[in-house]
Formats: sequence, structure tokens, C-alpha cells
Amino acid sequence: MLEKNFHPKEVENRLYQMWEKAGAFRPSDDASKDPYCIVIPPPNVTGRLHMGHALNNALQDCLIRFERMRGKAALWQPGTDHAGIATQMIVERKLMDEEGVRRLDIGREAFLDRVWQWKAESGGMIVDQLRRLGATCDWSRERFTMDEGLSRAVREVFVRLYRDGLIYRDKRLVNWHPDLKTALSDLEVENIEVEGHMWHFGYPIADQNGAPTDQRIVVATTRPETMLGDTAVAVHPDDERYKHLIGSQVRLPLADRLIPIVGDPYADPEQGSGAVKITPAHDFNDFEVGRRHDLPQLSILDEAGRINDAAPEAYHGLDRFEARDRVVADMRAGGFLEKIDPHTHTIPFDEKSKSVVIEPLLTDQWYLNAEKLAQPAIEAVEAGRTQFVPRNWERTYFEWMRNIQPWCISRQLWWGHQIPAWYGPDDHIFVAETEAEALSEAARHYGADTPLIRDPDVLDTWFSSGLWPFSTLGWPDETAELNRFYKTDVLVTAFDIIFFWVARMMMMGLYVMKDVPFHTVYIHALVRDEHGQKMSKTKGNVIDPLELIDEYGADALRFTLLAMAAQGRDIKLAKSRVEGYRNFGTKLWNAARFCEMNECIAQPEFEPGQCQQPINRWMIGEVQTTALNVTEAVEGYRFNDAAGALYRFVWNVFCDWYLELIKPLLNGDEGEAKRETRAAAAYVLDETLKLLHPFMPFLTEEVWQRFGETGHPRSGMLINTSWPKAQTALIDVEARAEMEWVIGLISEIRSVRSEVNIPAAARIPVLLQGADETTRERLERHMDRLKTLARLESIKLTDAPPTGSIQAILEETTVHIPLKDVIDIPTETERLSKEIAKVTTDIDRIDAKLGNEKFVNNAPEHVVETQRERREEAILTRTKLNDALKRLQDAAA
RNA sequence: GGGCGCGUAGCUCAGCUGGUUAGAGCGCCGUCUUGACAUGGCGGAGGUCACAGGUUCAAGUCCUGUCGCGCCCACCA
Repeated sequence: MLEKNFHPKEVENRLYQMWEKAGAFRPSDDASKDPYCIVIPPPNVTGRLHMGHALNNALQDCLIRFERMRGKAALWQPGTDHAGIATQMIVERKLMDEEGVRRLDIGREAFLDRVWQWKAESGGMIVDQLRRLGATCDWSRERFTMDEGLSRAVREVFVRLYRDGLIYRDKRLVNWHPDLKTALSDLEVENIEVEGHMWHFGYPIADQNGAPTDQRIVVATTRPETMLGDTAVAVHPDDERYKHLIGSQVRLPLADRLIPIVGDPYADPEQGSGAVKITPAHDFNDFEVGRRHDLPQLSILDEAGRINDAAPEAYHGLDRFEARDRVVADMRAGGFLEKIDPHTHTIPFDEKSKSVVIEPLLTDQWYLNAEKLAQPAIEAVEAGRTQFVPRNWERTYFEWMRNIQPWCISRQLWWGHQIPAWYGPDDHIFVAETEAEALSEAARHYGADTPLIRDPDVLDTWFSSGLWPFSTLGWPDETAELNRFYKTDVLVTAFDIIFFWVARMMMMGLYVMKDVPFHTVYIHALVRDEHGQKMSKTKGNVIDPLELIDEYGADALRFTLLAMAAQGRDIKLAKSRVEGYRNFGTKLWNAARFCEMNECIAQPEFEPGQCQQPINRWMIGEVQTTALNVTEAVEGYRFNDAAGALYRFVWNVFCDWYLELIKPLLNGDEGEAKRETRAAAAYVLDETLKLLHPFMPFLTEEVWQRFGETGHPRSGMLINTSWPKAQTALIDVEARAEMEWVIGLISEIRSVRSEVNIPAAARIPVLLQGADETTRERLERHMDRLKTLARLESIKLTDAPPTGSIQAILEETTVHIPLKDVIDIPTETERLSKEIAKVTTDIDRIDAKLGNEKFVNNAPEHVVETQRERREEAILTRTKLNDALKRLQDAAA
């Protein structure tokens, strides 16, 4: 016997282990089954499950369970990402906290050992947390981006790209992280608006001998320290104010260097003074200007962001912000500071901490020619070989892909895939998959064995992530899984990594596999807090999914997320919502409990089409409709529709009506109708469990199992059961009409009872007017139900005009309960008058509509028909209301 | 500057290709501990669908504009 409530804690772990032990997560080997594959967005090994993961994985698990039940060989390929920077930082901090050593103190080898050690100890946390959510990943295939196999894939792709000329080494400005001392890609930089200043400097123009004159040219900057690296001043070639100065020179203060004034359209005459200082080594725009004019690139910062030897001695070793103050002070002292304006501008910060200011720095790095790789990736989406859901994200994708910049793929870190490049004594580059290969190439190149030095840098984490859809399936080997599951089916992710990841997978997949990595990209919402803020540790507004699981169970959390996963909108998560869906679980649990108590046991030979009772025929039809709706919704990635359909079906149809309506029967004598109803109820419950399983796997499986203990033994676990195929032939329109009539009648009687304040416990007789033959038959069939659910004592029929009415009930109840006692007559009179006025305006409006020829001629038949019916109904209601009003007034008098 | 999206009940949000009387959860009011469920039942209040125009027989839904809000990209000497 089921307990009164479902206790997730006692069930979840047990069922999960049972599934896993039974191998339920492994795709079927049956070659006749269609393959279905999702690769998980690999969480960082350093990660803890946050709400975004919970949503992301609830969606994937829902799809995987759905497709598995639909008979596909479903593979959910799991794994984790080594997360270069994040992981390195965590281990560095740990080293410092526990042993007081820096990574440089112990050296690269030892440090990497520590990272691996750390990974072994605590890297599995996020994976366990995914299990708690109920994620049915095939854990036997779990991969890690730094595994030997995946690392081999990385090396091979790198070498291929290099040999195809798509990876190259270049010296240009990169986004430099002065704390971590590494380059970052454009995407890892976040521009944040801050209040700052604009300093205006007057640079003295030099005479023919290079000596400063009194004439000044004013430039402005938000980064005064960079003036130490200025190598020109630019003015617009057509700017009348400065045209004549092009070709002359400026005596740069402090640095005391002569720099040219050049004409370049980059200088905007409208902005500031119209003249702009050019610092090619510290500004992306200036870099371009410098290239055009062949200006020297004078880098004045070292890798830690301190002023280097290229600047005057007074500034050596100063941090960039100290240097800023110093430069401003010195400029002021020298009389070169014209003015300071307050100024809001955006400053590049590192995207992770949002606290370190990124410096453009001139360094040698490895680049990937993304423009070339983007071409086929753009075409694939244009041609629809990969589709975004919702569609509008394609615009975002195109926008970025069409303006894609070279991708800086090297990082000056230790944790990651070391770049397979070696340098000869003359810095000649040898790129090869192994050192041996590189050495033999070098021997060929130099004509003798030559020692090589390996490039110490590692690759951007996202490089290996880009290979994920095929590297996890075994590439570069031609594995059975690769053949079977690539391309994969759908990628599920949030929009914030479309650029980081989706775009890169598209490029890499097409380059390496010559096919898109997935046919669909489902972009889901971001989970925010109740105020719509992005959840973040610093804001302290994080809701921990694990806490919610502890409190309400994994099913409740999953259902909440799925029910709210409307397309394209952010999810503002409120706890009350989770609670509501937990209650939904309880409701279903108790419905099952009710079935169990009433011996509704699934009969293996039960034929849903053979039912005789209209109520059962109706209910079976409702299940079919729901199966149809849920299937279509999940197929279309409309998870909220699917969840909503299930919620309404279970609660508002199955529990509220069906179970209530069959109570008189179940409590009555044994007989064919009772037997049929028990079997039908059990059938409906089973179908419901199946439909709900991808959404609430634990509760449904538990009920499924428990019923197998007391009823007919189950042939298998719910997780492996076939998805209900909607049989539209089982939808009996007549039975539905009849039951809707019964439900409507009960609702009306209840509503009227309440309106006239009949105590809930009171049993009343009811007079129904205008009963025709069909109505009489129906009443006969459902008499018990009507009496029970509407608390009627008796039902009398008259031949007078139409159906159950306020008037009739008022009339009859007066027999038992004096009207005056239960009704406040003045209030009631007022209410009725208002009601009458309202109905009258309704009638007028409908009359106007029906009087409109265009409407009658053009609107679909059923719309016009509906309007006519409504008109008649309204007129009838008005008559009744008027009668009731008159009666009240009589009673008052 | 370019792009995307949002504005519907007190709160959080659904509402697909225009078509009955605009829905849900939570909250609120009333009522009921009746043998599945108080994590519940039953009944109810609450909305000029941001605003202004337009298309249409018909607009929350389509178009234009206005106001307010959010996000992404780029730029800002």
C-alpha cells in the first residue's frame, strides 16, 4: 500500500542505482533502432551544479528519456571540461592556502600532477550532482577533455589546421590578463561601463630642428600612461585646422621623443579636438593606424602590467595605474595638461572575475583563421542543415559569424592541451603530433639531428570543446559509435555560449567531419532570480538546485524548470513555483493511491477500445488526446506546453473529474461496469505514468514498480517502457459530449448552490426543466454521480423549457431553506440588476455583430453559429434573471 | 551605432499559424476535515492585454509610431 505522501529522498537514489545497474542508460545495440544522440555541454570539472545546469540537463534528460521510450537507441554522451583557467586558478589558490607555495615554485610538472590529483579527488562532484537530478547519461562513456583520446583528437586537428594554413603564428595586439599573464580571446573580455576621466594633453609641435615650440596640438585620452608609448598624432587628412601640420612633428613630453603628425581618416574631426594620439602597441585602433603609416610599435608595459624599460626611467616598474597618476602629475607640472573632464566609458575586464582590467598587449600568439572556417558553418545554417530553435538565434549566429575575427587560441597557462609545436634553434616552427615526428622533421629540415624546444603554451579550452561532438565518440578512430551517432541530433544550451561553443563546434565539425555536428540547436532560457537578475555568487542571489532537490525532490525541480522553459524567455525562478509542482506530484501519488485502494489493477488483456461505459470511453479518449499533445509538444521543443498539458490532464481531468465520477461505481456492487472501470482506471494511470516519466522520472517509476508488487507483475521498468502512441480511433466523440454535459451540469448546480448560499452539507432536491429523451437517458445513467458530486437529494424533471436553471433551484430550495434566511435581499437584488445589465450589453453587442453583413458573410460558419447560440443563451439567461429578481422582490414584500 | 526581446490579474508568467466569455501557479476572500490527497476539495473576487494609430467581418495575437524595461554585439581619442 502506498503511503500518504511520496518521499523523494527515500526513493531517488535507490531508483537511480537500479536504472544504472540495469544498464538502462546505455543505448540499445539493436541495429534496427534509429540512433538518437545528444552530447552534453560538458560542465567544468571545477563546477558545482547551478540552476543553469539543472535546466539544461533537465531538458536533455527529458528528450533522451522520451526518445528512448519511443524506441530509439538513445545515447546521452556525458563528460566534463578541463576548464583551463578556472581549474588552474583553483589549484593555485589551494596550493597557496595549504602549502604557501606558488605554481612557479614547484614547476610545471609538479603543478600539473597536483591538478590531476585534485581532479581525481574532487572533479567528480558535478557528475554526482547530475545523477541526483536524474540525468540518464551513459556514464560508461564518460569523457574528459584532457583524456588521452580527446587530447589525441586535439593534436590531430591542430596539426591538420596548421598544415592547411588555417593556424598560424602572429604578432599582434591581444587581450592580455596582467594577473594571470596570459592572452585571452575577444569573447573572454567583457566591456563594462565605468565613470572615469578624459585627460586633455597639449603636445608641443616641434620646429624644423625638433625643438618644441609654443604651438600645441591637443589630444585626449582615458589612459594617460599610454602616452609614454605614443608614436604619432593623427589628424583627419581633410581637416582644415590641422591639414598643414601633417608631416611635421611633435615633441612628446616626458618621453621627450619626436613623433610625426600623420593624416589618417581614423581621426574624427567631430570628436574632441579632432587630433588623436596614436599608441600602436596599446590600442586596437591605433594598431591599425600604425600599420597603415608604418609607425613603430612601442610597447611600454611588461606582462604584469608594469611600465618597462622602453619608457623613461622615472616610470620603470610602476604599475599601470600608479603610472597613470604619475604621468598626469608630471604632465600637469610640465604645463601640458589642458583639462580633465569626467567621462563615462567602457573598460575591458576579464569576463570571469570582472575585476581585472585587460590590457591590449603586443605578443606572439597562435591564431586560427576563423573567417575561413566560418564560411561553411554559415552556409550550413542558411541551408537549414542545422536549425536553431527558436529560429531568431540564427540572426545572432550569422551576425557574429559574418564578422568573425581571428581566434587567438594560445594561452600562457600550464593546465590545458600543450600546443604541439616545437622550435628549432633559428625559431623555425615544427608542428607535429608527437615530439618524435617533430624531431624527424627537424632532422630533415636541418640535415642533421637538431634539438627542439616545445612551445610552452596551451590551447584555449574552447578549442577542445569545439571537437566535443566527435572526439567523445572516438574520433580520430573510426569507431562504431562515431559512425552510428554522428551527426548528433540536438544540442541543448543557453544563448550565452552560442559564440564560445556552438559556433566553434559548427566550424570544427564541418572542417573535420565534413558534416554538421547536430541538426538542431535548442537554445533555452537563462535562469534568473525572482527579480530577473542573473544569479551570481557576488550578488548572493543564487538558488541552489541541490537544496531545492533536498526540499522538494528532483521531480518537482525538473517539472518546474520544464514547465517554465518557454522559448526565448528568461526564467524567473520562485520557490513557490517549485512547491506548487511538488504538490502536483503529491496529487498524482494520491491518485495512484486511490487506484490502489480500489483495486484498479492493470489487466494485461485489457482492450481500451472494448469499454462500454461512456465515462471510461471518454477518459480513454482524453488520454489519447494528451498523448498526442505531449508528443507533439516535445517533438517541437515546447516543453512548457507538454508539461502544461500533463498537469491539466492529471489534475483537472483525471483527478478532479474522472476519479470523482467513478467513486459511486467503485463503492457500489460488484459487476461488469465496476470491473471495466477498475481496469480502465488502471490503464489510464499506466499511460499517464509513461507520459509523465520524462518529466518526473522518480515518482512515476516508483508508482510503476509498486503497482507491479501488488497487481500483475511488471514486465520491466518504466524507463524502458514504450511511449504511448496516441490512438485517435479511441477518441469517442459521443462519450466525450456526454461526459462534458454531466460535468457542465454538476458545475452549474454547484455554482448556483454557492450563489444562493446553500450550506455545503445540505442535500437539496433539484428540478430540471426541458428534459428531452436524450437528457433523460443521460440523467438515468449518471444519477448517482450527479447526486454525489452536486450533493443532490433528488432530481425532478419537467417538460417546461430548457435545462437546469437558477430559477429552478431557487424554487426548489425554498422548500427546505427559507430564502430570506440565506439571502440578503437588497444585496442580491443589486447583484441581479447588475447581472441583467451586463447580459443586456452582451446581447446588444452580439446583435450588432450578427447584423453586420460582412461578418455573417465572411466569418467561418462555426464562429457565426457560436454567436447565434450565445445570443439565444444570453436572452434565456436574462429571462431567468428577471424571473429571479421578481421572485426576490416578492419575497421581500 | 547595429541587433534581439519584453510590457497580459497583487506577484511570477502562459497564450502556436488572427476566430467562442483572455488562462495557470502563488497570493487573497468564503466554505468544507466527506474513506486518495489540507502538499487537499468546492465556490469566488481580481485584467480598458503599456499607449496611440492602422489592416480586418474579427486584433492580446498582424503593421506603423510613442513611452518604459532588459539583453547581446560594436565603438567611444
